[in-house]
Amino acid sequence: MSTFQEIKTHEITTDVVIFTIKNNKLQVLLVKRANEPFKGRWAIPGGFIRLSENLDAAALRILKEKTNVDNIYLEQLYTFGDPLRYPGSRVITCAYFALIRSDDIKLSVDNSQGITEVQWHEVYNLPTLAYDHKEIIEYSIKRMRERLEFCPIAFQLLPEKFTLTELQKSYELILDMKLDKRNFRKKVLTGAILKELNEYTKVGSKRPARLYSFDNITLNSKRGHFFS
Amino acid sequence: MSTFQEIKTHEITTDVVIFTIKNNKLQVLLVKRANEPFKGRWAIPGGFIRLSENLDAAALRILKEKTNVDNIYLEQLYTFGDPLRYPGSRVITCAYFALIRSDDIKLSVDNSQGITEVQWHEVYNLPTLAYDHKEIIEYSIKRMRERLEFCPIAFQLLPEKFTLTELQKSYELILDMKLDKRNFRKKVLTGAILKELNEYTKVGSKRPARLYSFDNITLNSKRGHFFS
DNA sequence: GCAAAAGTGTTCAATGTACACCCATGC
DNA sequence: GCATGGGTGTACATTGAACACTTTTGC
Repeated sequence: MSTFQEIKTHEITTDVVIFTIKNNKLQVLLVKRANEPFKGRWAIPGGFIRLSENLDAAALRILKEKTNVDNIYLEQLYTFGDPLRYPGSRVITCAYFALIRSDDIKLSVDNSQGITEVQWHEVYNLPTLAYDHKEIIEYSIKRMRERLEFCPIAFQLLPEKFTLTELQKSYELILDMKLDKRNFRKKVLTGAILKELNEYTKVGSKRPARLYSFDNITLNSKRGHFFS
Repeated sequence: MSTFQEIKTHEITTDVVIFTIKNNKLQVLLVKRANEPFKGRWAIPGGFIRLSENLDAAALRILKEKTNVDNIYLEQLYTFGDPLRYPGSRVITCAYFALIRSDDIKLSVDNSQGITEVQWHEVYNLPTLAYDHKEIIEYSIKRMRERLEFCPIAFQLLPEKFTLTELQKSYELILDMKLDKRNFRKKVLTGAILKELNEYTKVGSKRPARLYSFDNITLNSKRGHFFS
């Protein structure tokens, strides 16, 4: 083991900032650390990259371990490698961010090395975080906002069928600002990525709203443009 | 050493795609490998990240070793980590790209482990490259073009004082397309990043052109906007 | 005086922004 | 019938794109 200590240079991990919309808030998944350093602090879920998996696969695995979700939007964010970011050793982390739908997710703490809790936290009201994870989350919010200007990733936060008001709300939560209803609808409808359904919300106590879904065919043909 | 082989998981390097404009072409710096794998092939300059340096510093060091230049535009590009990208071991690379001025650069081969040559190559006419370096260069061209739409990074390729025609030419080389002279000038001049000098080119055999420089004060105040 | 590059404005189309009222439903 | 959120269109400003001629210099 001392041989290892002497020879090793770095460790490399992946941390995944997982966003969802829940209770009408933009939330991020955090895990509570069981051990030092930062025992008891909340952190972004992460883990070591296995020899046989590429970086995307490692991020997906971590996502799946915590949420049991796949088929989501996942994007490499940035690699953080300050020598002092990780007390006691040199750990470089390749950070990802993911957007998932909040319906039918059960968080799992099992199988988790050194984690006592897994929980959603409001993005705009975070606890003190371990390591440089605050910086990583801030950077991922910034990136998510940039993406939103050009591509419809907010869909990834919504259930399969959604109203335009719900879609607008998700944009507003991410951008943290109010948008104009008519301009918003004009923009997303001219984008030709929405499929208008002949279904309506089965009412609360007001006028039913038309449901839309994500047009996968159009989306895939535009993927090079939107997601590359 | 066998202990090392058994325990180690990954190695992490930085590769730096260094662009310049030289002979009226967009060029990229490549090194020729002396050893297997890919002996004799051209590759992007790179190297292992030292324990005490952060990622930007490692990229800067590699840049300086090859070109003896600092004070340049340098941006983290993407981290490439396919398990098969590096024959025989698992090497993850955090790629950067840099833009440098081509004047007063002498390339250095000395101090170079495993390198027999260092040379500029035309971006649009590259030799076969080692590893996944072709992919990395393509990705960096794409990123550089994206940046160019919003911020004036092409300055970084030019000498301190330059004409608008030279600036336009650098945009055209990066974007690989012709631009309209009047529209181009309108755009860069309204940007308020150029300082108009009372100096002119000391003529070849035509009308002298006004020189401009990069307005560092304005630039720094806009850095958050342009470069963050 | 002519070749060669520098310099200069206007028109049009498209896009983004501001803004207010009627509609369908549940109670 | 009224409260609640759903749905709709127009006018204006800003931005990007197309486009051609005059000016200054060296020879």
